[in-house]
Amino acid sequence: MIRQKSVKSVAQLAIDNNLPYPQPPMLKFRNTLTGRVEEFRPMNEGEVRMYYCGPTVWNYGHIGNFRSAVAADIVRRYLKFKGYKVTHVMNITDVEDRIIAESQKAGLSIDEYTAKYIDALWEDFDALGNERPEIVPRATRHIPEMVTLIEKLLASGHAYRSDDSIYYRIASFPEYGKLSKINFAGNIAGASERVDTDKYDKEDARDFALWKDPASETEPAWDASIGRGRPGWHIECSAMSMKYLGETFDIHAGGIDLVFPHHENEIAQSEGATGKQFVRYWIHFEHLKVDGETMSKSKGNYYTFRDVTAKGFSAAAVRYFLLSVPPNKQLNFTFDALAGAEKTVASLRDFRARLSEAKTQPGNNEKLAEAAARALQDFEAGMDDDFNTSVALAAVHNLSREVNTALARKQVKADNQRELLAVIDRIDTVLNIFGEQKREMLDSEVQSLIDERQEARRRRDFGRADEIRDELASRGIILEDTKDGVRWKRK
RNA sequence: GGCGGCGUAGCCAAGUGGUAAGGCAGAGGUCUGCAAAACCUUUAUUCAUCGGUUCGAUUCCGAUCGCCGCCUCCA
Repeated sequence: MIRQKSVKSVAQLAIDNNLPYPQPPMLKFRNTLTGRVEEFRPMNEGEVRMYYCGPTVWNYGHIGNFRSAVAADIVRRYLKFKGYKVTHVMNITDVEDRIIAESQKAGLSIDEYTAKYIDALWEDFDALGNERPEIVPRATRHIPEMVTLIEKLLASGHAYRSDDSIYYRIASFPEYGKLSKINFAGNIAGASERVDTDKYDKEDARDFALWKDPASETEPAWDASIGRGRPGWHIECSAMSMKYLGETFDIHAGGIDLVFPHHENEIAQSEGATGKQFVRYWIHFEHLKVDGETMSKSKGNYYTFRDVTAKGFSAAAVRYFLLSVPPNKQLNFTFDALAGAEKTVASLRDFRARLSEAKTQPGNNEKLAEAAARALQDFEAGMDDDFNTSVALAAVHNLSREVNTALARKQVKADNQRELLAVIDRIDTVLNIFGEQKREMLDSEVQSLIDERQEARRRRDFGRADEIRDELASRGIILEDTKDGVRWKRK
């Protein structure tokens, strides 16, 4: 009990001090729009509509992309944990400058070019244990919705034509900048040299493209009432999010780099067109660094998810590592830390397996019943506090230690076993790190070797016993001798 | 140049105005035929540096150094 310094949950404090139990524990998180940590109250009771700015499928996703994707998955899973019905929309940007350039270079249509990376995206998504969002709209399949939105903006004076392209008139939207809180007066001086203001014929350098005139005959373009062209990046998210979630919805999430200009522009477009608040809560995920530095190809520290698993790390370890720090904190990726995550995940899974396999006697050990309840409370208190996954994981580790001790002392009763597994599985609906709980059968040859080894041990023929243990180890089967007999597991 | 975030043990890190969660690695131990696993003990008088406020600061303020992000359709 010396280690009993775990962070007490609000609920536990209430119980300890005989205060009314706070009903129910309320989820709070930082809303970029207000800059404050706020209690989350969805528009419709019991229901959350959220949008996450998904990937641009011009290449394989890197570990930074997937940190965001895992963070979004944690958010959606935790909302479900809290009892909300979640409608989660994640767009796929499949038309954009790089895609056009790369597909033309390869002599492929946009669809042909992006198909490979969309398939890869889902493979990586599944490997990382992310749930698939309810709706995954593709930009190229929503051109008419974008055109309609642009028509509205043109009609209301929020957009204008110039050189066959259409731009958003930022001067028409006085609230522009309310999300990013950018001070336009102050930053022009130093940054202006980086902006090529002469490149386009815009009323204001800040105005951005809604609809682009194709540069050449061969460039992919769509015929529309507003002219032949292709959509700007920002308009797709406004059009698709409002189509599936309504003109005002609860949560919009994405990487922190999207705050400006992407999300700022989405607000301008959407609120300009509807006159209503677009999004009530904005959540932004911080970036991943590698070895303390920006991840970039030129620094040689750029890794796709596939690069990492190709080095022998499991997807589960990557997921654990990516979610081990609250999503609004920068996280430093190192292979040492990933190796640590690998071991941590293995030991947590082993813990659950041992608990599940334990042969228990009927009854209920009160201390363990309390430990189970406390773990769940601490987990929830951590997650409620701006998705503090570090605190939530500490609750899991504390439980693991306590229960491991009890298992070794045979203090886990049948009721405890059932309840503890239920708690772990409930927590894992959010974390999804414990993995599949299937127990495979050993083939008969391996089983007979294990039997032979037990017989050898009884004869105290340890030479033969160790020989068999080494042989099985070379086949990837690890043996553990316990008081209840031999336990085996995959390497 | 403007704006924002961060610097906590070998590594990844949480956190708070009252004396440092958790994981990995390391050391010692229990258990074991030996292992493995698990558990126990141990590992930051200290939270980049220097000042200030305070009874008290890692936590607030200021300065300095370093890192990261945005200000260019990059998660």
